[in-house]
Amino acid sequence: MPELPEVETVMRGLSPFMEGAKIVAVTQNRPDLRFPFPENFIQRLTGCTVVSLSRRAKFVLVDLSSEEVLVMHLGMSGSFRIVSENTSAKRPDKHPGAFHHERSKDEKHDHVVLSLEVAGRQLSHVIYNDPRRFGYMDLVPRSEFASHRHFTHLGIEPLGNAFDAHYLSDRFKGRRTPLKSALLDQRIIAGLGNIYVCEALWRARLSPFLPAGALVRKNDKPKHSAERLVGEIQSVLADAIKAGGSSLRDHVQTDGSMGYFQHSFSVYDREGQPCPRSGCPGIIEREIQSGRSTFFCNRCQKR
DNA sequence: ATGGTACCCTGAGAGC
DNA sequence: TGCTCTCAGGGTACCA
Repeated sequence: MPELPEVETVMRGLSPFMEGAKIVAVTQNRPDLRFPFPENFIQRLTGCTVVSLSRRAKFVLVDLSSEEVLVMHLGMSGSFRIVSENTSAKRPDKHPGAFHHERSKDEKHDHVVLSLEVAGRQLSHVIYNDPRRFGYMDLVPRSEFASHRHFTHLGIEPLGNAFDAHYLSDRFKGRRTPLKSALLDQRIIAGLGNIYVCEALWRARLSPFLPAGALVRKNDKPKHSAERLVGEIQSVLADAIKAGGSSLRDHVQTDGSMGYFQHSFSVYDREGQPCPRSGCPGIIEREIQSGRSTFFCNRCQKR
């Protein structure tokens, strides 16, 4: 599920429940996800206060009072939900005991529960659910953070200041790999995934099959503009974050779902439908590029 | 170096 | 209701 906008949305949804809260208990329901949990995972978390949350690429980062950073990757199917315990009201449990007999489908993939306490009073549980278990968690000392293997090979943030046409054309120069693959390469840009690459390329009217090296800056040649692509990547991510944020209104489901942006897809998962670009007679097609579906308009995306 | 493919794992949806 | 097939937003190991 999660590409950069979803991870950003999840992080923002978790923040109000976690920042400043104390981790009073940790439940870990299996020894591993994609990778084993780090040594003494529970002990190293319990008792810590959460200093702040942030995001790097597709990682949610939780800064802890222990000088360690809880690093969380959601893989394909990871999500969080929050259960707040209302201590004053009694539980409106109409089927007492039902929980013990039937765990919902969802619950069996609850792998980690962080129980958090704010101001010694209100308790909330942040529950990590991940059916496919492609996600993982790690604990990294803050001092080793920059040099840690999770992050050393990561490229720049597409919404950061360093991301511009100069950077992009420089990194793509001479490369014959398809533009689509190059944009998915986390070592160049960190955080883009299949959906937003397809969407950004459509917005920029560029074919996913162009060699990455064909992308040049305006001054060099006007045909395939790096400036335009940079702008469209930034705008599609910003639009998606905006839409994702709106799905968090109730602040209960921090589920990494697509928010409302899925209704705004121009090409992704729209095979066979007409191109939504005004006046374009094209049809959205799907082709496989390095094992993943690419959606594109067969008319308005320049080759 | 670079680019493809298989694979990790479970669930959803289509078609029969 | 069920079976089989394909596919899925991530990343990595391995191969030519």
